[in-house]
Amino acid sequence: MSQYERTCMIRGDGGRTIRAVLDRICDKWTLLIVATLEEGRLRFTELQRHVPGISQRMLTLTLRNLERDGLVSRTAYAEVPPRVEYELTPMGQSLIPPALALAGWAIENNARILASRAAYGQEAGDGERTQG
Amino acid sequence: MSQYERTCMIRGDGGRTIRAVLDRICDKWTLLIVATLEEGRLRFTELQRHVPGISQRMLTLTLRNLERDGLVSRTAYAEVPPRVEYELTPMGQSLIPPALALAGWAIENNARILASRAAYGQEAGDGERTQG
DNA sequence: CTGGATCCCGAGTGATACTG
DNA sequence: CAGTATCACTCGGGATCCAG
Repeated sequence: MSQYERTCMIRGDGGRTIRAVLDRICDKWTLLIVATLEEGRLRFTELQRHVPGISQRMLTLTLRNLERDGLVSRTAYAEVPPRVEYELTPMGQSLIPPALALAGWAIENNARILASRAAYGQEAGDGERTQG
Repeated sequence: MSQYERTCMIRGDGGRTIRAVLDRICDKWTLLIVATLEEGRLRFTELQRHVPGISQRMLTLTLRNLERDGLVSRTAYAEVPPRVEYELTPMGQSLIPPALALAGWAIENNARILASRAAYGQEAGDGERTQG
């Protein structure tokens, strides 16, 4: 694949493609829920326990969006008390590998980014940023 | 790599790892700018032309963050009129492959997601969602 | 147990005007 | 040309309360 074709995959028609993914996975909880559900089918409360810090409201909203987009399937059992189970669809599972690629990049580069961030603006001297 | 290790890469310490990346790339313009800069070193105005719809303000802000994180290098030439060039650092370039993995996923699944979204809530009948 | 409804706040973003 | 400053607005997301 040429570099031109590669950047086109991202830049595409003005970036609509990449923005489509980002709009879907970039909220605060989606990827965490998907990763959690890869471990297996879980109930609402179980999910809430496995994703520390998520509120009831956000868990509901995120699951609804995932269900709506076909990444997660929801099964409600007509019981008392209610029981609802969530699991990844095949399409949901297919999101894991690219997500892992990102996570791997994060692990490899996070320290360097933090270092760069700490150093930014600290370069005392005559110029604050690179001079050509 | 076992499934447990895989999900741990994402879920990690409560998801801090994956959130670190997302916080960095999930804004509206970062990935588009990175992809555009992969084509080569560009000036401010050139970048603005290559990224349709971005405002001067957001281009500046996004570039500052990328520079601060060490993903983009900025070179200012002491000329009149001013000339400033931006290019990816090696770390910035290393973000392209995982970004492409995501873009590829988007291309492959976007149609299915839109279909699922269109169908959601339209399943007329006795139950609105899956019954167990 | 599984949510829905409501209120509120801050972050991200766009528009616009100004500057060295 | 390459920014900076300010305002206004939207929207994600947390807290809280209510319901089947």
